[in-house]
Amino acid sequence: MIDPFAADLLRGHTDTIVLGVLRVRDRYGFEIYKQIRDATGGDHEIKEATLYAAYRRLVKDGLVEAYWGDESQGGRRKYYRITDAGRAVYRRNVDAWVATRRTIDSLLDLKGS
Amino acid sequence: MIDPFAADLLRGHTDTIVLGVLRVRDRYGFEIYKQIRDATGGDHEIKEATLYAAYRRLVKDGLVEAYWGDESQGGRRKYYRITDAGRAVYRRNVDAWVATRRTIDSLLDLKGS
DNA sequence: GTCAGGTACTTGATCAGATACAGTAGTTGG
DNA sequence: CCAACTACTGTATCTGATCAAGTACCTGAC
Repeated sequence: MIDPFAADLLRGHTDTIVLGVLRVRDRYGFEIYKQIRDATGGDHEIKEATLYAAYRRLVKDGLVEAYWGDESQGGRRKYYRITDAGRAVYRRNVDAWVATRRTIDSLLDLKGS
Repeated sequence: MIDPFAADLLRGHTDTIVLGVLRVRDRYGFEIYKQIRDATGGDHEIKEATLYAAYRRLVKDGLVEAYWGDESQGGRRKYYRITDAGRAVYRRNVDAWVATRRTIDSLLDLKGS
């Protein structure tokens, strides 16, 4: 962790990040968790509980569909599939992120004006 | 407002943004509010209540000092001055923001891996 | 063969930042 | 005079993130 503020800095982006992962292909919950953890080199872990809450929210909103894998042996895995609505929201949120990034950049650079 | 997610997208950056404004010179509360509102062209307003809560937090943490202006006439204005501790935290938070920006960029670009 | 540690999912309680809402008070412009 | 704006404050509420704990299964080391 770079610093303890990381949680709130990522706040609001969780759903979009999950949609971004699912955009490529279906994945099960823990797999998404590991991928995010590994992709950031441990700098910005998103906690399991946070992600599972996000999955529920995304399913409830119809942005993602859930189904149980058919692992005949081994532990159960719940897979998630992004919907068309989810893809639309993803694109919208990426645009919002780009705008937010620009806004914060400019606010942190405020000269006396 | 670009979209209703903006609030959570800025979340966690409020304190840093305020410190960034005060880094240049002392300002009173409402002035900071107006400057942020205007600087973003209305895209990302930070609500008054949010900012005044941030001022209290910053003062409590010793990152900012408050003092009443001496407007002999006209409404009262409470000014804020950044402390050395505040400047240090500001630099630290800007670094954190740069790291977070990179993290989110990479997470939103995750290819199947 | 058992025990630690990893995989995998879930739930309930709690925290903190952001906001809604309401209020106080002085100022300015038509 | 009165609406709109400046300027600050307090309280209650919402929500996403986290903590803490638990269930259950599997694998590898000893």
